[in-house]
Amino acid sequence: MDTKKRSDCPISSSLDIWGDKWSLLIIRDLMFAKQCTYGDFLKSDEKIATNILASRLLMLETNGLISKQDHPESKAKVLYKLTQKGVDLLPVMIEINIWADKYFTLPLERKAMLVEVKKDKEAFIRNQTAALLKNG
Amino acid sequence: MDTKKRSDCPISSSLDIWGDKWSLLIIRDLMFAKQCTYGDFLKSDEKIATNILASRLLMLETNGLISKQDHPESKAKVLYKLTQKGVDLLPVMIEINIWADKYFTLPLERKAMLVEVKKDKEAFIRNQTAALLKNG
DNA sequence: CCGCATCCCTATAGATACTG
DNA sequence: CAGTATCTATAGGGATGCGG
Repeated sequence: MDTKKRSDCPISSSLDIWGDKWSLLIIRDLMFAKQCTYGDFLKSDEKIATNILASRLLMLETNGLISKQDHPESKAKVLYKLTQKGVDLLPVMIEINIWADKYFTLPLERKAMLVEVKKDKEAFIRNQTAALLKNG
Repeated sequence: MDTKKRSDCPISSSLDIWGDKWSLLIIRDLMFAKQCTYGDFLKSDEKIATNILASRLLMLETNGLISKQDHPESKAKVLYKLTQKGVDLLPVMIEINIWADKYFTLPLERKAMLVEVKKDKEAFIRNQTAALLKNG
């Protein structure tokens, strides 16, 4: 786990934490599903390797973007959720979607989300943030 | 230069192009300086290695985020600039700054920029975009 | 089962030296 | 000054092991 800071630039400092090809996908999964088990992440389309997943989860937890909780139904399972710090990346995630909408072909469900966003971006962020931080 | 697409997700597709520890720093430099030479990028605080810089510039150019131009004063120099597609990442860059402002200590000049952003985000983006795309 | 840890091997990142 | 060449370190993929 690389932990050194390259400069005082906020972009650089941010990338030091989640600026790789996988971390934002983990955060994306948590933003859409609210909570995921280790196995849930492995099932995502991009097929992350288990050793990479473990190291990224540790990195994100160490830096306070996600937290672990006991699964209410199974002792063997662990639930990962976003912290406030993680949820606060929602605007970044939305802007990436908007950019991608202009230059790629988006899946329909993602298009639908952007329609909501465009109606009232502030409200969308506020509502989603509340939903993601709510217990249970 | 990795060019394969991992999935149809727009976040994933975006990260496939600029989702590494260096590309967004190159784009950051171009957003602040409007145009840079190869040597300018090398001078940045994060001290990118020249082979990495060359491969990222090629990646960004291949994907239409930046373009090369002849330097008006020197045959030996090359100017890199953002294309419209590159400039369109400005909202993403701004949101990263806002996030980082909440969780890191920002340099003063960057704080000053955020003050401007907070006055009127739409206007800031509009003005900056126009300035970055203007010739000369 | 589930959440990892480990191992092995390949691909990519990165540091440094060098060239047209 | 703008890149290559070369070499080494690390990230990453895939299979598998293993404790709770």
